[in-house]
Formats: sequence, structure tokens, C-alpha cells
Amino acid sequence: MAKQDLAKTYEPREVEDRIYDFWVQGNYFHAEPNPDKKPYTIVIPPPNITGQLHMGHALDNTLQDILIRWRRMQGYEALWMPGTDHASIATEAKVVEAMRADGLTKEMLGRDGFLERAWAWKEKYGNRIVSQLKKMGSSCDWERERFTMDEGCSEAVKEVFVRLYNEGLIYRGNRMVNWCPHCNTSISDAEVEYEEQDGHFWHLLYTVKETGEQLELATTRPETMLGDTAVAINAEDPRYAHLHGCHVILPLLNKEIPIVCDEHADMTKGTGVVKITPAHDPNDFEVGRRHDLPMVRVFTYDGKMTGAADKAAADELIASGRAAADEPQVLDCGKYAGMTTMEARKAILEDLTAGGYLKEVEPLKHDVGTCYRCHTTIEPMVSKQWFVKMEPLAKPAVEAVEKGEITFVPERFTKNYLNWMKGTRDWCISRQLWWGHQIPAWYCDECGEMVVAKEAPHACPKCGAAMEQDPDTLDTWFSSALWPFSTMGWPKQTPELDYFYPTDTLVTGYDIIGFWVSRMIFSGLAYTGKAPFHTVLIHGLVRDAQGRKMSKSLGNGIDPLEIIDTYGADALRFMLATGNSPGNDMRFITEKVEASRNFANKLWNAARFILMNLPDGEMPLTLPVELTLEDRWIVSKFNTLAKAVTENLEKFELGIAVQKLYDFIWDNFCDWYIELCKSRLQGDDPAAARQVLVYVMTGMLKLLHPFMPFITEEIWQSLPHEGESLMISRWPVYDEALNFPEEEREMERIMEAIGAIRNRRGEMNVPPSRKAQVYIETAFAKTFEDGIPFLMRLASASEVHIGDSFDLPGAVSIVTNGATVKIPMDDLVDRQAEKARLQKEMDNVQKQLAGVTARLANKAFTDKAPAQVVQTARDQEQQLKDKLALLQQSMDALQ
RNA sequence: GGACGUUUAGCUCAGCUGGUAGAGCAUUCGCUUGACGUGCGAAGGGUCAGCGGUUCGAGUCCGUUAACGUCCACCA
Repeated sequence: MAKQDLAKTYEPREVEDRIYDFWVQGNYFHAEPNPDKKPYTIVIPPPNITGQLHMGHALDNTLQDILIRWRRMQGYEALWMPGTDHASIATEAKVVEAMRADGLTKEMLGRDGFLERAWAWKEKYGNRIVSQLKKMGSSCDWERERFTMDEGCSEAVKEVFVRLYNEGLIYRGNRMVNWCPHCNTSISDAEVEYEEQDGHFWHLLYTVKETGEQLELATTRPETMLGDTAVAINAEDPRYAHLHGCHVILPLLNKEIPIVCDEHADMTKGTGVVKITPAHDPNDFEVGRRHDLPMVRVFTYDGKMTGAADKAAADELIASGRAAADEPQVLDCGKYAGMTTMEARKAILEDLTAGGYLKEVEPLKHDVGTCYRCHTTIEPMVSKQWFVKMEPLAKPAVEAVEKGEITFVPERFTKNYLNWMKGTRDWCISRQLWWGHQIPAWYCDECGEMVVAKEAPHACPKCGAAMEQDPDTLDTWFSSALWPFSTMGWPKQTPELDYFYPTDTLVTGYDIIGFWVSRMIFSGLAYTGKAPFHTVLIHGLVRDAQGRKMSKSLGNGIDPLEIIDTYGADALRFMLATGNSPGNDMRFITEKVEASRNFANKLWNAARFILMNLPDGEMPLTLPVELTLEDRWIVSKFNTLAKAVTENLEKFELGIAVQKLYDFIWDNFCDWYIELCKSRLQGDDPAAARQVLVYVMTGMLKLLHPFMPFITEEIWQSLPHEGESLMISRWPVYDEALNFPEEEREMERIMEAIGAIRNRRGEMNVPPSRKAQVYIETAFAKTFEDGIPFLMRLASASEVHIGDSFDLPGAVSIVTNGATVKIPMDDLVDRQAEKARLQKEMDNVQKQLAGVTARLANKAFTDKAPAQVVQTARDQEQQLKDKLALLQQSMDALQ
């Protein structure tokens, strides 16, 4: 920016893209294994290719970029590994939807035709989210961008699958899974969302064959009764002791099924009798296994009642001998066949009522499992799927966290993680989808032999017949779980893997601890032998102004790109980092973005001020030899700031760091130091002031850069500087030689006096244009002499007199720490009001003094409190006493 | 049914290892102060949800109650 072009307000739109291109041209985002540096690595939570940038991404990526830019400036070889996720179920749904518009279905296109479309879709939309991340200023190493379905990641997936299979940790079997009839696929437990719904308990009556009595039992899903293969009672239940070994007649089907004794039947609940449907209820499945009950499936995979054709297909499979022993039977539901489960429920209830089998209907609120994608009610269903055996994998993953190898920030999420990891059941990883990593298992057409391998077998090793690959694909999270090392080239031992792995910090929302974080942890430990990262920084959700979750259906989402367009990326980033503590949700409030935009503008104008005072060609890159009082004050303050901000960042207290920067820049630097400099800049020897201004400004820009990368770079480029870019400059380090505590105190005495004068003038409504004589009675004459120009400029003094005592009856008098300031303003002073004010202040001081004195009088306090705290109290007491005496003097002078 | 979180100025939120409450916005008053009105200077406003405890001292630690919220859980 050339000096003459300096706009009065900062225009992010004219700056951001240009600066981003500049960084890319400079290749500053790129990281390479470098033995001379320490690595610092973050892998991005790969956004879905279906996705558009939302506030959640904006927050997540802002935090990551802050950390990565900061570490880069500290001299680490900082790698932010970017990429995208294929998001199997979400993408497939989108592609299917798009196809429907063309009148096409998956079946019409076939697998290859469908995948062609899906890849085309990925090409079209996959880059959208990436370009949006760039708008945020994200300093990802784009040369290393990865995709979960690219060759390397797919290789890692196959490697892991085959390895786990060979170790017996992946198995295939008929198990109870969560089936989404809409998406037509199984989903994992983690993908089920529970919603409270109004439902009913239907109390049914089953007749005992042997005794003729009627057994009452309740169900929330009466349509499953067609698949009942037993009724359970508790062996200890005296009410039913006489029924052991008996049978009941299943209504409607008139089928005889056994009464079994099982612990699952809880005597305290309902009537203590439970119907058992092993093929459609997870508990009943277990009961069925324990008692070797037949499994009878009555629903099709698209949520209808099974019919004759379904039964015939299943019977044929079982008869062929190729089915596993645990293959469920299928019922021909007869008149109910083809009905949806809801239609069947209605019809079955009508028939049960007609037959006198329905005793009563009880309304009930209960949690119903729904698909996280489409919120269709989940049907638990026995189905042949692939599973990861979790117990052996979870154990080391629990230990790693318990031993502190991995830390959650904030710490409370550790419990969240451990609960998940300890309670998790086997992970259903197969999906009846086409978009994703196809399962590397092949089955023989003839003999049913199975081969699990990375490459397709030529022929069945047993009988030589042709083999076909399992049509199913893997859960998206299976590949995401490998992300921290698949992106580094694993299973190959690449230099990247060696250098950047394990990574350092994982930044993500608490909503995917179970989905992703936990799976990366056990995967990393199991396959690489190392925890994939040592710190997990958890953030909350960005909610709307009313505190509601932003969602498409509510239409309350705020588009980060629109915010960037009107306020700038820096303002958005700054707002997201401000007042946000780890793990807590935050609300998106436009006023907060405005405040951040205003702050950027403030900084911009401070820079403008410096540039306007800087002669062309002058390059004040170092501090001057001689530092004045105010120089020492600001330099010392900055020095402390650099230390504090660094410490806050180390502890992931980004919100605190950003608050300190804001306060320093706006309050200390702009409102005070720049003002203090003005007289010197206009005087005979402005050079030293310029040097300090540039020095502190440069330092501020560095500390602020991770938070507001664009504007800081833009300003830095326009100021005198060394090096190519702010983003690769060195992070400020605390320097004991620049610590001036005594000067800080002195300067603060002057500032307090200025503040007190302004305050009094304000109360009396005296405009700044009306200057006044100022008399200062003080023991710190030297300090206040240095402060004369400041008092004249900032406290509207026409002249400043310093002495031990001035006899000025009727002057306004103000007592501060270190001085009594007297301003003769007879025409403005209402003596009575002035006396009242002084009295009020004296009362106030008296009250404070009483408090401190009481505390010091308490022997327990002086004995037990740390010496420093007691000393502070003593100092305070003395100050208050002094102040009170001075106030008394002022009061006396008024008489 | 478990677990967790939140409750601080009118609003949105900070407050790290206990030392006597802060910011932004809003409100009120005063400013053509040559960087900035996206600004400058000031002011008002809080028994830090209630109760109990530990401590010389608690917004900060412990217990408990209440309201709101989140996550987990196979309630037939």
C-alpha cells in the first residue's frame, strides 16, 4: 500500500484475496520434513465433499489456523494437512437425488454407471469447500491435499481391513443392526439418534397351550409379533413358576412357541412377561441366542412386510447350503405382506382386537431410534454384516488416555470419551451403499468360499470357480479413522510419516468424539503403535442469536462467506476466537462481528498514523538507544504481553489471548501511547518516537497475526520491515532487558492524574477546548515534570505547576495515588457541591480503609495469609490513609 | 435411568493455579481533540441462581437444591 492511497477505513475485500495469493506464491504453507526444526502437525477434520462452509467449519478452522500460524512463527516446521471426506452415505444420497431429477435410479445405471456419476459429482463439488476454506485464510499445505478415497487412503483402508481380518478382529455374521429403510443400509450405533415420540404400550394376551390361561404382555411394536419365536419369563418369578416348559399360541398365526426362562424378563416391569422377536430386537436377539430360538425375519430391507417371494429366496439360500448357520428364516406374512410396517401395525392391531387379543392400550412417551441422516425410524434387524471386534482395540485406547498420553482440552471431555470407548459394542462397518471403499472380500459363486485380500483373487482357491467381490462398502468413518496416518503415506514408511506423525493437536467439536476421535485413537494405536496426537482441543457449537442450533430445516444458518464479504475474514475469525472458551457453545451475534471489524479498523488507523509520521525511506527497525519514560512503559507492557499471549496459547486459552491483545492494542497502544507520542512527533526530535512506534506496532502485528492474518500482513508489508512476509517472521519472545516495572509505575501515576482530571472536568461538563491551569502537589516531582506535555495535551492543561504545596482556596482538588491536583476554576465551582463531592469520596475511602484495617487486625489473616498478600494489604492501608489525609486538606482549603 | 454443562451488569459472554468482579454491545453525558465518529473523553449499572460447608479469605474448592441445555442408555 502506498502512503498516498491509505484509505480511512480498512477494506478487507480489496486485500484478502491478494494477500492469500501472495502467501501461496511464496509457498509459505508448505512443510517438508526438516531435521533442523521441530515438527508441529495438525490434520484437518476432513469436511464432506457434499458440504458447504458453515459456522462450525469456520470456528474449527479458525482455531486450527491460529495454532498452526503461531507455531510456524515460533520456528516449528508446521504442517496443516488438508483434505476432504467422501462421506459415503451423504454423498450417495445427494447423487441419487440428482439422478432422480433425470428420471434415473441406481438400478438403471448399475454400479459402474452410478460411480461414474458420483465421481463427477465429487469433481464438481469437492473443491467448493476447499476454496471456501481458503477464504477463511486457512494456511493449509494445499500441495498435500488428500481425499479419503484417493489411492493412498484406499490402500490404507485395504491394509487395515485385511490385517484386522487376519487377526480375527474383523468378522462377518448375522447380527442385530440398525437398519434405515429409507437409506436402505445398515448404520452403526453411533449413527442412531434418539428422538422422543408419543407411542403406545399395547397389552396383548397370548394363550398358554397347556393351561389355557391368558398371559398378558406389552409391546411398543405390535407388528413384530409375527416374528415372535418365544415368550420369556423370569425363572425366579413365582407368578409363572407353573409355566416352565409350557408353550403359548401366537395369535393370528396360531403358531405354538415356547415359554423360556431368561434373565431379560424383569419381574418388576409390567407383567413380567416379554415377547421374544430375535430377528427384530437387539435384546431378543440375545435371548434367542441363549435359548437357540429360531430367528424369523418379517420385514424387508426397505421397510415392508415380507411375502412369499422373500420367503422363497431365503429358503432357497438356506437349502443351497451356502448360507451361514445363523441365517434367519423369513416369514410369508400373508395378508400383511407388502404393507409398510406402519400399515401392518394398524392391520394387525385391528385383527388382534377382533380376536380379543388386545387387552388395553396405554399411551407412552419413548425414545425412538432414527437415522442421523434422514431421521427415518430405525428398524432393528438381523442382517449379515461386517463388524470390528471392539474390545481388544478399545482397551489400549482407554489406557492411552488414562495414562495421559492423550489429553483432552477441556479435561472434562476425557470422561465423555472414556464412557464411549468403554461402552462401545462391536462396530458394524459394512454399508449397503456403492459410494465408498468396497469391502475387499470375495466369495466363490460355486462353493461359497471367502477370500479377504488386498487384491482380487483370480479364482476360488478351493474349487477354482469365479469369485465376486462383496458388493457392500465400508462406513465412511472407517477411512476417517486412519486419516492422521493414511495422509502421511501409511502403510508405506514415508519420510512424512516418520517426521510429522504422530501429529500434535486435533481440533474438533464435541459432537464427533465418538464418531471420529475415538476411532482415530484406537486405530492409531493398533496400526502404528502410537497415539495419533497428544492433545485433543474440543470446541462447542456455534448457535444462532437465540441459542438455537443452526440448521437447514430452521433456516437460521448464517453463511460465513456472507459475513466475510461484508466484514472481512479477519473480523469473523477474531469474533470466533473472542470470548470463546474451549468446549463451550457460543452464539453468533452480528454485533460481535461488528466489534471485531471495528477493532481491525482501529489497528488500520493506528498504522496509518504511524505511516503518516514516517518520512519516506526511513527504516526504523530497532529500538532507539535512549528510551523515554513513556517508551519504557509501552515497551515493558508489550514485553509482558508477548509472554502472556504465548502462555495463553500454550494452554489453548485462545479467548484469553485474544482479549489481552485487544486490550493492549486499543487501550495501551492507541488510546495512550499514540497520544503520548504526538507532542514528540511534532517536536524537534521525532525519530526515537517513530522507532518505538514501529517496534511496538510490528510486535503487535506478529502477536495478532494468527488471529487476523490478512490485515496484519497488509500493514506489515507497508511498514518498514525485514523479510518477505509477516507470516514467516519470528514470534516475539519475552526479553528481561526490556522489563521496566518502575517506569510502568511512574507512567501510571501520570496516567492516573490525567484520568482524574478528565473525570472531574467531565463531571463539570467542561469542554476540552477550555484549557485550565493545573497545580500538582506531589512527592514525585521528577515524574510529573516528565508528564507535563502529557498533562497539557491529554488533560487540557494550559500550564502545569509542580510543587510541594499550593495555596489555592476554592480550587477544584483531586486526590490521586501520588499527587493532589488542584485546578482553579472559580467560576465553575459550586463550593457546596464540591464539598459534598469531597465528603462522599472521603466516606468511600473511609469505608475501604475500614475494610483493610479490619482484615489486618485479624491475627488469623496476618499469620496465615502469604506474606505478599499481607504486604499488599499494608500498602493499600497506607495509601488509603494518605489519600484520606489529602482529601481532608482539600476539604479544609475549601472553608 | 446415568453423565456432563450452563446459571456473573439490560443483552452476549470472559474471569487460568482461591486474595475481594471485567469486556463488547446497549443506556446517559460531553467532544470538528488534524490516525480512526467502524472514533475520543467520561458516567450509571452486579448481595457472581438459592442454601450449607472448607478457608484468615470463595464468582473461583466441596456438598446440596432449582431452572435451562447437551450427550449417553436395549426400558419389553
